[in-house]
Amino acid sequence: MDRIILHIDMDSFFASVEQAVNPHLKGKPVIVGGRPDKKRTIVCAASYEAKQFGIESGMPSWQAYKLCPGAVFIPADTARYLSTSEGISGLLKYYTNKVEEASIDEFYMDLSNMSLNEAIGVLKEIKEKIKRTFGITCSIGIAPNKMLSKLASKLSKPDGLLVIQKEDIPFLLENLPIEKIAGIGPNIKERLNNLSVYTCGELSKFPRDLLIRYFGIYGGWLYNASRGEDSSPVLTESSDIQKSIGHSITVAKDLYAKEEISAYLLMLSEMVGFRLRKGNLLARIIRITIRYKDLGTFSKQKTLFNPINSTFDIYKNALYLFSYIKLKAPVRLLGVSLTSLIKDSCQGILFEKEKGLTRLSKVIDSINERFGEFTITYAKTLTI
DNA sequence: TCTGGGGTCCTAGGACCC
DNA sequence: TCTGGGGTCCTAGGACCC
Repeated sequence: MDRIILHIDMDSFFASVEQAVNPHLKGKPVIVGGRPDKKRTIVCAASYEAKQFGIESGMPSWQAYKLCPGAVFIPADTARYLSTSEGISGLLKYYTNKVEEASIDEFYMDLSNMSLNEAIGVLKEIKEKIKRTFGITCSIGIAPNKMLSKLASKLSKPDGLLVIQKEDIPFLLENLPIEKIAGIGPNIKERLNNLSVYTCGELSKFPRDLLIRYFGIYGGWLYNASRGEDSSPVLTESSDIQKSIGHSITVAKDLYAKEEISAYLLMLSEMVGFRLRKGNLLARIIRITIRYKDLGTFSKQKTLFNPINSTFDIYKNALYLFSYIKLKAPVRLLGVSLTSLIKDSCQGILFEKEKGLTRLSKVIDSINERFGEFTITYAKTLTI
């Protein structure tokens, strides 16, 4: 039996939320993200009014300012977007428990237990409720699988609704540019273009084994995608442990001195450690990432004998990894990321000031100079 | 004055074990 | 005297998504 899958995608989510909360922003070009006077910041989200000036998310802020000097620049309010997202998720779960939170502003729903007409009725209701409750619009795609429902919501933006039925698929895909399919990025697009493949129709004429030879197991996925086939289920369980936690920072001014880099590594270690401890998690693999001025990026990682989550342990290992790196150029980005996460079997977490940190006082002082007051909430996990 | 930050997943080569 | 092959883990890098 054919499935009925919905993809619900908020329109310019961050910017729409800001416009809903601050009515004086309605109808104005709003840009959420870095201020144009701050170096190395980018546009996180642009309202539809801003998009008309050619502004897109990911664009450097100074460039957005050039395109539309009258735009209102607003710093991102992540907590507000998260709570709105949770509210929307709750609203969707009123209809079914088969709801997947694909990202902060995207959801899948499986309504296969309904008729198509019933499902269309539900999604009209959802659009209406989201508008009434949160003051924002969304686009909804409805199709026999996740891939096509996502394509449908994208094609219907903004504030749209598009139904793709089984019989529409061949006609729809025949002349569809391959990059419209989520999962085909700039790199794959270029490689396919080099094979004279520009549309899904052209891609579907490629033999499966040839695609696999060119693209590995990804080739199998491409083969199915070009035919509009996707059997992946709507994932409802959010009980899975997160795979990794990391923080990175692009510094406004390139770093040269090891002392400065150490200061940033401590700050990043604390940010990551705090989240690990909050989630009651321990990590087995630590990785640091460095990006040079010329954007060349590399990383160094280490698997630990004992899993860790304290700021001190994270910082110690980050420094250890860093000690193996011969800096070749000024550094513009630093990152600390922890993977291979496991649940901390010990429920009690003891927050304490660690003696070892007093030895780091010089580094902490330099952080405070740079970032203002910075508190280390060092936590040591109790082992039983 | 170029190009953020949070993630997930995949690959390829080498080490090591049996 | 020559040197297999499967399986798993580790590391580094890269593609893609929002």
